[in-house]
Amino acid sequence: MARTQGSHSDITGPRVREAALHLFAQHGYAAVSMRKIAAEVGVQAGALYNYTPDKQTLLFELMRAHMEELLAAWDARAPAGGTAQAALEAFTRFHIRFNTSRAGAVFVSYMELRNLTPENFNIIEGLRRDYETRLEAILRRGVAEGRFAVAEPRITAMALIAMLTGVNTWFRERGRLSLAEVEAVYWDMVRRAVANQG
Amino acid sequence: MARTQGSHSDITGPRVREAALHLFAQHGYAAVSMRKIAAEVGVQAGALYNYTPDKQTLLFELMRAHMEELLAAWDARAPAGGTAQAALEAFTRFHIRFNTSRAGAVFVSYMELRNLTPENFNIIEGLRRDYETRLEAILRRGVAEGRFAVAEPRITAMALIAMLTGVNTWFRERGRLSLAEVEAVYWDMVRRAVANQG
DNA sequence: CTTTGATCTGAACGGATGTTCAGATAAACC
DNA sequence: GGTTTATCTGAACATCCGTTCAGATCAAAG
Repeated sequence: MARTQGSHSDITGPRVREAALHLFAQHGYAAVSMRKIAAEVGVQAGALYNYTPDKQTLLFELMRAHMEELLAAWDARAPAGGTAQAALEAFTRFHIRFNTSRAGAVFVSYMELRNLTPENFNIIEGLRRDYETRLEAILRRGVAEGRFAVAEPRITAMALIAMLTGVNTWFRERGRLSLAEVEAVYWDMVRRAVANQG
Repeated sequence: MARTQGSHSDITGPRVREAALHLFAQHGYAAVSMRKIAAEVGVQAGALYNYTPDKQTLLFELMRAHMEELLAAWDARAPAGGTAQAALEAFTRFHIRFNTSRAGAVFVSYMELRNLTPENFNIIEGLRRDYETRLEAILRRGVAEGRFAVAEPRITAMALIAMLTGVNTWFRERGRLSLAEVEAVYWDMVRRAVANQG
């Protein structure tokens, strides 16, 4: 046998990435073989190499795509004018909503950093820093406006992102709290954590 | 060759666990072979099986030991009397100090959960819940005392722990901030995030 | 309908994997 | 000093790994 019925790169390509993301998130990069990814797609292992030069690049491209979509989505949604307080609320709600909607990619992008080559690691790490810097800028603006009391904007940005990303470890659709309620709980904490009068 | 000079289980046993923890933290459980652990200890792979029945148990025992030491250390340090506010400050500072002093074990205990068998996973997850419950109890006490405004103590506990554990991703000894300064920054955020008047 | 190019199979490569075990040697004990 | 026991080696087992590639087959173009 060889080329199979209905085979088309526009279909198989995305399915390879979906299968890889799903399996990497569930079992980890090192524990997932190319043969397992291929099996999930319904193809032989060799066929995957029409879509990626190697396993490492497959992982890296998944992470890069996720980080770039994260940045692009925030840049598209970030309020143009308004107070730093309003921007911080927007960021908080955006981060929770975006990350819970892509739990697999978020998980992989954090857990599999050590499985990247040094070059690839640096690229992903740079994108992560870009994202943190977006929040840091909001905090600095709030301090300048006299509304926030934040002695260490960089560290506070990382702390808040860690807190918000933690939602992914317990949140489940159809749980006790809706996403809107979760957003409210976390925004309440974020707001108070950086507020001037406490 | 066979038994080597100076060989003794009291020495080799701890070295096996140290090497495994170190390598698991650096490269991940699945990416570390028994032969690599053995090489780090300076022994052949077969010798490891004098110290663990299998690789899975080696991972599990590292995680269990870490979680039990964490709980024991907090229970030994937790203030007996005093306000909830004082207990929360003690918890905050304890968590940062303990976790930064054992970054490898913390990392492994979080990252390698998916590589545990279901039974082992449930045990570690139970210990994690125990720890979260310690913080949750402090928050509930603060609410009862009228000092904290926390609508969701369980979720807030998880959020605060996620934020505090995040210190490990960036903190380095001999960095710009001392551990005491880091503690102060985080305690400032925690205090305000749960405070009544904000 | 024929040709061309994209897509996939199936087999193969060398090497790494976790685990077992008989046998060898050093340490501990009498 | 002799015996016992703990500790380790070295080889072996079947299985899996990422990757390559010639050849087969289907889809698309003319």
